[in-house]
Amino acid sequence: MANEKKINYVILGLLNHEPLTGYEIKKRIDHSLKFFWSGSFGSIYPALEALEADGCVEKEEESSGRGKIIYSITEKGRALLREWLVKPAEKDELRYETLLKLFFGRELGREGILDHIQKFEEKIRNELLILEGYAANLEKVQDEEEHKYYLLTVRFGIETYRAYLAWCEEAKAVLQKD
Amino acid sequence: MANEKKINYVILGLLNHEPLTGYEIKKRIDHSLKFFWSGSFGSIYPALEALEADGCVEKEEESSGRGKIIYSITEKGRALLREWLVKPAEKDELRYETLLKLFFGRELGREGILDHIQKFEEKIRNELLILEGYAANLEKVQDEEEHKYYLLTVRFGIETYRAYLAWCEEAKAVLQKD
DNA sequence: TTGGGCATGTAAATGGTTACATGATTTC
DNA sequence: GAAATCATGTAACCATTTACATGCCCAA
Repeated sequence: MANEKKINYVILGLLNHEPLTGYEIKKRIDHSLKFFWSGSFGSIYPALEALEADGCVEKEEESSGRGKIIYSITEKGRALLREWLVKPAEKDELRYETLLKLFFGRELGREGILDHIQKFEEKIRNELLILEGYAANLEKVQDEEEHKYYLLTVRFGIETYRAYLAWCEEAKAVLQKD
Repeated sequence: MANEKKINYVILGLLNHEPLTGYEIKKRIDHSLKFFWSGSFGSIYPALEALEADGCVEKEEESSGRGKIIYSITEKGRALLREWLVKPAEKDELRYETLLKLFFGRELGREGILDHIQKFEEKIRNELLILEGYAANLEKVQDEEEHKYYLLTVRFGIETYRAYLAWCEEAKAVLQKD
């Protein structure tokens, strides 16, 4: 029921693997999902509250220590997650400011565009290293069924980034031959 | 000056090439920028008004016919565009619901995930054909300096999509061997 | 003559981020 | 004992989309 906020499914999907605090959910998003998704505290905490009111997640307040609030998924939540999972993906969106600047590149000129490509390349190179690290780990530790799927998303990132880097070389070559 | 709405720069960038109506701007976005950017009438028309009030664009109302409003860029607008172009890109964002579902794939299972990959592959295959058509055209007609930059963005799309398709094959193979 | 594309616009809702506030705990 | 990180939360803002309203022009 309810609305279409994707953050709800992100949360349910993560909790379906293990109980987590809001803070930990944010960390999972920033590390494991970073390549293809994002989410802020400002959306996570309210969503957790709404999901709990809906009976899709349960909270358990730690009595000792810092009093962390640990959420876990309920049967109802799992059903909602499944319902969403079977539906076709409705939006695969790429929004690259770098490409926008490149498209209007004539006004900026060759040098400026080469700068943008340079920065883009560096960023991608760094992120590729991280992804390759993830992949190496996941290939080593294949103890959970989940890992197969995690690895597939990481492989997607790796192959995409390698294509980006190949394009960078091509683009630099095109621009440098006057 | 003013705000950071990217739609402003999209409009200025397009108008920097040729005068256009709001409707035509929308078409350019949906065709030429589609792969890496989007924008709706609900953002274009108000932005045009604001840009005009700011003196960044000028409008000319067609007296005959339908009374179209044709916008062109001013020197001030071009300066604003340039100012933005030199700044480093701040956000290159990819948000793929397909990958999100894939990440949580264990709950859906092999068959369901293969369906998602299948649909994704078909969509990419279609869009790749379109991009290859663009590239062929741009390679043939190299009469404007702009074309070099347009072609680079198209090449980016083509190489990315080819990597996606290669990944699809790999993913299907991984999932099909039990 | 009717349906599709051209053309302009607006109001409301959306889904989200940013920035802030607060404080506990761990680590150097 | 200072700094970094853990941890929860909220209010204000944000760019943008969606859905709607309106009407013209052209081709089959």
